[in-house]
Amino acid sequence: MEYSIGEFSRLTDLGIHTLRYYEHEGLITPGRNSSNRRSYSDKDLAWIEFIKRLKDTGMPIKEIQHYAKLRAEGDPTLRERMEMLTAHRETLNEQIIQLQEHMAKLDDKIDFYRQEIDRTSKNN
Amino acid sequence: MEYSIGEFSRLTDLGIHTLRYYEHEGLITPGRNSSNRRSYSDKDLAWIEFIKRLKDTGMPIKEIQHYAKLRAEGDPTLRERMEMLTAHRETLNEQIIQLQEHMAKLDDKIDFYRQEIDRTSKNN
DNA sequence: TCTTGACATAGAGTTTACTCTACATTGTAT
DNA sequence: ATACAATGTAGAGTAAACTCTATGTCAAGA
Repeated sequence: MEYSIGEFSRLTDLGIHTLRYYEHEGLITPGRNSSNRRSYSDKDLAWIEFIKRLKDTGMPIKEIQHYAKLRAEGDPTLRERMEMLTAHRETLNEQIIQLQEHMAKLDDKIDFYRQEIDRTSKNN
Repeated sequence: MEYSIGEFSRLTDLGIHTLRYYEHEGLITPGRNSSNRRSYSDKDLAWIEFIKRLKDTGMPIKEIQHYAKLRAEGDPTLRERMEMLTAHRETLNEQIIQLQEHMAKLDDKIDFYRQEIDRTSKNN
């Protein structure tokens, strides 16, 4: 299937402006129809979902841009792309551990609040 | 102990400019000495570490600002502060789950790359 | 006394990632 | 034939969170 930018925007939950911005930054390169309108494919859809994943895990646009460039170069860059992803996997793992630590501390704080509230309600 | 802004900057790993910005935004209110220089206490240190935790878990400055305001109002706001933290705990938990999902997908992708690299190296 | 170096304020500038505006074209329904 | 909604480009504007610049003050060592 092929989609117009409006359809693709709904499918991906990304604004039309954002899609054009991503194209401008070289993240995605949809085809064009005879009237110069963008034509997005299902492959573009899978790719944009992957981009969203990279973004959601904190990869900056610049780096996704680099990955996209390698991707466009095809098979010869397979290894380099895998290395990028394994490196990113590592930072992601650290992110998760860090957040778990933060959550533990937050829980401590919440417990402390519970006790304080209890104490101040008794103390009347 | 009391610290100058320079010392406090080193202790917290936050730039001097950032500390002044945080003060400007009402996140922290250090004392002043006789020459109008900022004087940070150990309590300020604990507080800034907590601010960093909130930031690292994605809480925007505006919301930390609100929390700081309640904190300055003391005991009567204990409950409201606890509610903010429990709500934040929930979003943090969702964040972690989401990142774990992303990591699983990333691992799938990396496995796929491994196979592709293997395939293309055989195919000569 | 003179010179630093750390600190003070106010406000301008930067970075990232969008998001919007202005204006021109084009495909489709009336 | 005409209106209108979707799309096109180029470039300006926005929001968040810093980060830096200009200019001034002040305590302490040479």
